[in-house]
Order: sequence, then structure tokens, then C-alpha cells
Amino acid sequence: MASTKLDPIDRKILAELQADGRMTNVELAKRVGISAPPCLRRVRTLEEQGYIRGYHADVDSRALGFEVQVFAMVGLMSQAEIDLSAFEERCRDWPLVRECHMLNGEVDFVLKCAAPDLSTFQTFLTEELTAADNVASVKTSLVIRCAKDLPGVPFEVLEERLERDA
Amino acid sequence: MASTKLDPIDRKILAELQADGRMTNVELAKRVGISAPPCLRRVRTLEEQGYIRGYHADVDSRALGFEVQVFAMVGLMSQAEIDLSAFEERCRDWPLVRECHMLNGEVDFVLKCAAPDLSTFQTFLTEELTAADNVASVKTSLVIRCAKDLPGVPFEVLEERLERDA
DNA sequence: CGTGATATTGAAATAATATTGCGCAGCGAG
DNA sequence: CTCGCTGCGCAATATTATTTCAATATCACG
Repeated sequence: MASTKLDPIDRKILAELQADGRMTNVELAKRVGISAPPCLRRVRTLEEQGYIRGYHADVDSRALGFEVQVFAMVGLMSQAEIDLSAFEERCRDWPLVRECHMLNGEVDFVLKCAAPDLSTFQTFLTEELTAADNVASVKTSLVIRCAKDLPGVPFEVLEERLERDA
Repeated sequence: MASTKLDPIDRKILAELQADGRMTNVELAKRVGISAPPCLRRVRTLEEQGYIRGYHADVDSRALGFEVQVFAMVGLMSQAEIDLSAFEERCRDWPLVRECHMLNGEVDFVLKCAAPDLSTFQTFLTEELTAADNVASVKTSLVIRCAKDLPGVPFEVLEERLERDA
């Protein structure tokens, strides 16, 4: 990851691919204002350097029968690093847990979970999560609806900031 | 969205594209066990029927200088639908807010925010979010680290469940 | 300011992929 | 059965990705 700095074209590429990850390279090249070959080379470089971690289809989980989304705020008994890591490792093993973020403040972790129905989630909650080693408290909140769900980076803010600093 | 039901091949397609959204159609066809043309037709159908909402590059926001991620728990004064919608609309206008979910329980919304640095976020927090109409309380937690961040749907769970029900 | 070393570009050629057209097989209803 | 429907795969064509290479731009240094 020899992070060379990004020029405006690179940032445009990232913004375009974040918005539409399946854009063809010719279309992308047209939009960022260079020809196809250097455009593709830039994309490959961005991938290698880790600016692009991967590409994913955005699949509608409700359409697939995952009716329930839950945020779970988890407090642990011990915040020693080894215990934090152990909990994270357990989260990685639970398929219902889609995201696991360690936080500052009173709560140690927030988990975003997805389940086909409430009873599946309840079972997971009582038999797995709450029952896990070192878990002191779990507060859950059902997602009623989602008003906004954008991927990654607000490029608008980034460009604004770069202009201002220049 | 004339939601025809999905067969195992469709689900495999969704799982593969969720894992790698830029897979070529021939590779995808190989993996799901059919030839390229019908595979592409299925993908198009899945897109049209809304099972696939889009494709996105997963861009590393830290590499781009967005050092700060925050979860904000927001309580409103009024939970009347018109006030809820008004708040959601405001969230859509704030670029630092990447996700906005309405919850049940004591907290009305959870927001996932991204900012270049702490002071940018603090400014947003005090001058925009906390100051917004109808906002009663905001509790924020910095993300210290992210142990897991998977896209969308746990297909493992879905398949398990289908097998069991069969 | 030059000037050479180093990158980066774009046109053209080639390889790979996507997409269309069409005939065939499987299957349920009459 | 056999018609009608659906979905498959082969083959042909259109697009796109990728490599090659000569020309241009960029930059450190004298």
C-alpha cells in the first residue's frame, strides 16, 4: 500500500465507482475525462493501494425475507484488550451480526443485526449474545424504517475541504 | 416489481454478486452452474425486480482522510409522523450523515456519521444536528475500531432456513 | 531556465466479455 | 398426446477490457 497521493481524477474515479460500482471502464473514462487505458490503470492502482476494498451488489434484504433489522448496544464486564478482541471474534462468527463497531462512552459496542423474523432474533439474543462470556448488558432497538443508507465517503465534503485548503 | 420467486440459482447469483459485485458474467455463470446468456438474463431480472438495488465500490474512508466515524442517538420532542419525516428529510441533506434509521425504544433515530476530523464533526453536531428543529437529545459515540462490516444479507442463514423448512 | 530521467498519456491492435437471435428440451394443462 | 409456456445453451455479433508502444508531459537538478 505505497499510498501515493490522489489527484482530482482519482477522486472522481472513486466517487463514480462508489455511486455505481459496475460502470464500464469506457463510461468511467468518459466521465472523468481521460481515455480508457489510463483510467483502467488508475482503477487497478486504487484497488492495489487499498483505496477500493472491493465491490458489492446492494441486495434488498427485505425482499429476501429478512424482515428484521436491529441495533444492539453491548456493554462488557471487562474492557481489557484481550476480552474486547474475544468479543469481536465471536461477533465475526455470528452470521446475524452484520456490523460490529467498538465505541467510546458507556456502551462498548454497537452491532447491526439482520434476521428473517423476530423470533429468530430473539433466540439469537437470549441464547447467544446475552449469554456470551463477558457480556454485561445488551440494549436492542428494532429498525422501523431507514431514511438514508449511503455507502462510504461523502466526496462532496472532501472536495469542498480541498478547495478551501488550497 | 412482479416478484416471482427465487430459485436456488437466483439466490446463488445474489450471494456471489454481494460478495463480488464486479465479477464478470462468465465467471458468475460458471459459479452458479449455467451458461452465460441465461445468467445475464437472470441478473437483469433481479435488478428490475429490485432484488439488486445497485452496485457500489467499497471505498476506504480512512484512507481518504475521513478519520472520524460516529454513531449518534437522537431523541425528538415530537414523534408525530410529520415531524419524523421532517427530521429524516434534514438527515438526507446532511452529507456527514451516511445512514439514518428510525428505531423503537427510547431513542428515535440512530445516525452513522463520517467526518474528516473531530472538529468538523463537533461543528456539525453543535451547529446543525443539536440545533435542528424538534431535536430533544443527542448522544454520540466515536467509533474506535470496526471488527466486522459485511454488506446486506447473510445468505448462509437463508439457505439453512430454506433447507430446514423443506 | 535547460535537460535528461521518469511517469503518464492516448491510438491502435488484440483478447475477453456481454448481448442478441434462435432452435431445442422440459413440463403442466387441456 | 400435443399445445403453449418457460428457460436453456449454442453460435454470431457488438461492446468492452487489456496490452503494446510511441509521444507527451512532469519534475529534480545542474
